[in-house]
Amino acid sequence: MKMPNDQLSQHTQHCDDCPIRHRAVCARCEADELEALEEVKYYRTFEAGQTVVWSGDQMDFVGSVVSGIASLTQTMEDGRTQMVGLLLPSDFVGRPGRDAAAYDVVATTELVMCCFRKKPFERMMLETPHIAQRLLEMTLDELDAAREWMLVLGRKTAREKIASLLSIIARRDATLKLAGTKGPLVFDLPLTREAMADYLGLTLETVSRQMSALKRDGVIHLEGKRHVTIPDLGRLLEEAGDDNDGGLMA
Amino acid sequence: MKMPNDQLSQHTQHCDDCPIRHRAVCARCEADELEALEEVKYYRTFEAGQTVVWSGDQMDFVGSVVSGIASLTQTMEDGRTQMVGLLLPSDFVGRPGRDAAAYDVVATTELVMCCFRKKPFERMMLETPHIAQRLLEMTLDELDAAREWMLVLGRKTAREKIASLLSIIARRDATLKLAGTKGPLVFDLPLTREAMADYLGLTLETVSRQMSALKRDGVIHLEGKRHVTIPDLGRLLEEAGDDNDGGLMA
DNA sequence: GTTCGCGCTTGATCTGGGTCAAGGATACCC
DNA sequence: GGGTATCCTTGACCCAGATCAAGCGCGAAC
Repeated sequence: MKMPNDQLSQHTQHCDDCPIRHRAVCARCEADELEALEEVKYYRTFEAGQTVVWSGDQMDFVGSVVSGIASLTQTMEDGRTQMVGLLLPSDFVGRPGRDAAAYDVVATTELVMCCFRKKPFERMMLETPHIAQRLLEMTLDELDAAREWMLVLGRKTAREKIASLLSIIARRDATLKLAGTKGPLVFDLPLTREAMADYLGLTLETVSRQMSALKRDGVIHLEGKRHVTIPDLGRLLEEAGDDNDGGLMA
Repeated sequence: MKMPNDQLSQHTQHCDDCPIRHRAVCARCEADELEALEEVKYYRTFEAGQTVVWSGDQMDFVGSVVSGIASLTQTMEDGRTQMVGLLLPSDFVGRPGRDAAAYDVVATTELVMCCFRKKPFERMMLETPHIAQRLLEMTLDELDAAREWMLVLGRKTAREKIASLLSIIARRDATLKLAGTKGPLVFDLPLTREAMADYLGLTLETVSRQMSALKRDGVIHLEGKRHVTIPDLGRLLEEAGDDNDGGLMA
């Protein structure tokens, strides 16, 4: 558990250039509002495996994922852990109006975050309806995603759980790349088998077995342990048990 | 599935008198803002078992639970169902900016709701930061509760799940009654064994068995099937696997 | 009263996924 | 090259909770 590499970025890039600008909290902001945000903004980078904050710790910023993936995790005293959110680029981290983090936030891959100092951000939220409104919208989306995931955790079989996770990653990945929706989807799994298990309420052995089974049945192709090809997204969605939409994202 | 008894209430009571006024969406509203809400407000009552809206149906209002309990439920094509939220008095129903309901909303007990016509409510939200801010706060609370529940669904044993549910109901019930925190908690379960199972990702048989086990072990007392006494909340929380806080509410 | 129906309990048995344990495949470092 | 650490796979066995099935308790309708 090393903690270097977490210094403020020097080349304070401007919001306008930000790749996730139009999907993040500031999506609706006017030029002058962006300018104000600029004042309290800074970038931080984390390497894979680094912890951004521990549950219960003071958190003096909020922010958005710019690139990479972070996960929110809850742990019981006896060590059982459950991932409760997967934060992809443009997702928001932190809760205005609360000082302590409610979950462990961990960089699952190399991670770049755009942070805002919490106090001034909270003040801005009261004065800038655009921010509060956008944040409400994003929070409602996350709530839907969390509820979708409750169905996965409560009622789906191991195979369906894996298929659900793969389809979420595949789809989010596809929209990020703005790739044409046609043709096989290809991506690298950003999660270890253990992280997948933590997200799905399974053990890593079961994840491994079901991945092998989906591969054997031709639902996915695997090259190495992480490189995945989905020849037929419809088939995968069927396996996930929700023929239609495949779910939102946390 | 009968649908009567769902007419607009005649005695349009004023918000000031509303028992949940200070905890609901309008908690922060000034007198003039309340007055404006008054214009688009109406009450609806539902009897136990009635469906408020079906998933996918048009929903032309948003609102708050005034009394009784409603549940949000998701169903898979093959009939597996998962309750994804339990709405208690003051909780908000509906999503501004979306027309179709995302879940089945069902009155679990007799239910009174304070509804606002959606279109004007959405307009007010843009003009009245107090409403958007309060709604954001409530949505963040619900998101926390949903994530808390993901841990329950993903990692807890049947016994822990039951204990978790009972402690949530007990605590929410206690705060509603403003009862002193000391002494045994007493309440009537507002859910059938089947509804409990749907919330916990279990079968009703398992729920029944674990209720019997908790009774046998003196963690709870049962009088009839629904009347519950918690002699020692600390003990119950221990059984739930979270010694400290027992969780938030959806 | 009797009968019906619904919500619940309890027992017997089955099974999906957990647990324990033994390797295999890469990648990195010396 | 060999050593070793990390991540993953696969097998053998077990158990918590699902499934199948029978019956109880109690209120409502007659």
